[in-house]
Amino acid sequence: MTGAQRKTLQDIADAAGLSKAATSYALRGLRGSEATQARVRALAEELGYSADPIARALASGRSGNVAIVGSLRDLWRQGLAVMLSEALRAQDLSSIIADVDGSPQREEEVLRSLAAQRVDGVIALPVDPSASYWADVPDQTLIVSIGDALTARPASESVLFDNEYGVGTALQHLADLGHRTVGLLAPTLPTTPGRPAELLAQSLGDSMGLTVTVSSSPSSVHGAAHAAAHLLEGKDRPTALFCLGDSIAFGAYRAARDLGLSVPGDLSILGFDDSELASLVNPELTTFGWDEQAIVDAAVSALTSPDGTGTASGQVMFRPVFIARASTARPLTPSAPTR
Amino acid sequence: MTGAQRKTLQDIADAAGLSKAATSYALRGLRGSEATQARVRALAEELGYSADPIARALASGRSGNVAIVGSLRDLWRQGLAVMLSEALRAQDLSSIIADVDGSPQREEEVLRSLAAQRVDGVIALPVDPSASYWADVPDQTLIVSIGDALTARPASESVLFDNEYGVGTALQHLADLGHRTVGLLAPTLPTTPGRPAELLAQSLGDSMGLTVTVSSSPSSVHGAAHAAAHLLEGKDRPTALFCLGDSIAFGAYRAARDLGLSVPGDLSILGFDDSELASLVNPELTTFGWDEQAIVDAAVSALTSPDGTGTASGQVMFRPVFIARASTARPLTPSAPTR
DNA sequence: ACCATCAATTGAACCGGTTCACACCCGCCT
DNA sequence: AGGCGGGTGTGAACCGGTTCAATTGATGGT
Repeated sequence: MTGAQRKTLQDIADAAGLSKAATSYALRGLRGSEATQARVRALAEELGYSADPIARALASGRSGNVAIVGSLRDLWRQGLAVMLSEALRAQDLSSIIADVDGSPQREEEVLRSLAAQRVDGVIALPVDPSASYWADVPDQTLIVSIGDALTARPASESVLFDNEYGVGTALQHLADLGHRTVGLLAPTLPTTPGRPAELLAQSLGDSMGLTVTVSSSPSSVHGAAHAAAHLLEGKDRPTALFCLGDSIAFGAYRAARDLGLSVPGDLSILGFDDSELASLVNPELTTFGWDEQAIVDAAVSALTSPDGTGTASGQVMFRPVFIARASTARPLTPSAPTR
Repeated sequence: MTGAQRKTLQDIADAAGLSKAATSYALRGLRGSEATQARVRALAEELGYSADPIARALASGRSGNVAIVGSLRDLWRQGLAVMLSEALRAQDLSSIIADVDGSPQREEEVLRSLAAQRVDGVIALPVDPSASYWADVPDQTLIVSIGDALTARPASESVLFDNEYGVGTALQHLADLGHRTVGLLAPTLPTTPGRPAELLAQSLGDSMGLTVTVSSSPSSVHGAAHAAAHLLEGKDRPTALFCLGDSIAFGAYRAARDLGLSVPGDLSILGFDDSELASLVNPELTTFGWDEQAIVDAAVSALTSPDGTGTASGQVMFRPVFIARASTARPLTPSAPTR
């Protein structure tokens, strides 16, 4: 593609015998007669004109970048980030991806640096949704958070996960199978106060006659293997492990194998997120799936059509669907460890 | 962050008692006395000024976006994309991620649409490196390709994979173990003419007394399972499978399990890329690892410091390192299938 | 025939930087 | 003393759009 200067608005205006202003309006269909608009559009098409996004950004005050910020450690979120970025591209938006590696400090730092950058919006998978620094972004920057409905920042545009349903269903499933003590491995979120998901699990468990031991785990597979091993080596070894994330579940598989426990005979394992590998491990992982594309679309449309007709009140909730596979079963010995 | 208008260059100029021009030069250290520069910088710092990237972009002609284009289907490349985007962020660049889903048509289409967007550069993981459409991007847009050294576009800034070494080492490893017939599962690349990696594998195999059967596979785990099953069900079943990508290897595990073949007893499996899961599957996958961070850094620096002192001549080569784990072994029955 | 109304169109300012070409001052060389 | 050169600083143009306020012209009601 040599030479061939980029066409400017002025070129189109000249060709159409109109002023720059009229041309600009016509192209965007904001003013001018139908006939003029059509003519100008045709002309632009013919001359291969497309507005310079930068100039447009400067004049209109919106940059066309959105930041994807938050905890992007595990494979699931990584995939989500890529999907988000692609969906944004479809809207002619570019993205700035910033993994904060599970640290609220880094999250704050990134958010602060985003004020200097000029982003139109932020899609957050927050490490600490309750932190005050979320208020630090400039007023006109829209924030869409994606995350657990239990911990979400209340008055914000958000895409929520119905984890209450997920946790309830999971525990019910395990209770139905005859488990009595289950371990819950949740990803490390250093500061979230109250840890509602865990509290919920415990109270739900109680009502089903389940003893739920909560433990936190890094979401890397190896870290999770450690955390799981730790949980399994303690006294009162749980007969089932509910892992809030497939990566953690894979770590649990590893720990079980290392300890000579068979899955699901000695230990039932329940995952979350239905990663591509879930149906490949042996035994196939019972887990919860999401419609990731729908989640991504919801987040992007919340960003682009703020509070519009599409979304009811700025909040959409997604419910995970239970996918029964082969990693859960009746415990062989309901009360005591096998060996 | 209410009110508090963004500071403009004019504000700093006023505060410093200088003209806009002088201030601009001073801030970037291009002109003016040391003293003035220091004074202006201090002032900017104090007033919390940072240049508006958009205005800068318009004036300077560089947008600060780079596109990450290519085949981003598998987990490894997805991870790479996220890492690239983060590395770009560190240079104050934003990214546009476009997966072309293995299709050269989409690749061409994306590239064409990038001409309208205004990107400073493209980081490509090309589906078809030999296609002519790579020449279609505007002259001043720098392209950095990441990919197989065998198929790379010659005269381009690129980050290469020494797959010749990888393939050689892999085949040697299998030959040493006593395998005679090995299957090679390569990701589907519809149009790459010649398919050099496969040809290379066959000629290398020949020289080691190996019969190498090449077959292509989608890089999704499930697609790979099918492709592998197909290969294993034919006559002259190979005793080893070399999978060009861990995802494909996982598919092969699945196929082996479905066919009742034990790994590595009945079938040795060799992966590529050392994904996080490689050491988690059972048996642990023997594979090749990369220094992903180094690759990412090389790509980004090739983009930001074009042909500069850092890179020799615009080409950097990375060599995969062999990671022996447990998925390869001597074949139980060197010549005939077990059952 | 006359004025109000409204749509189409326009010139100019503006967004916030970068960069060009020129003015200026001071010191140094011949 | 006159001239030249290098380092500082400046006004203005420019990047390529958007948007405001004002102008023009046609329509319509009385």
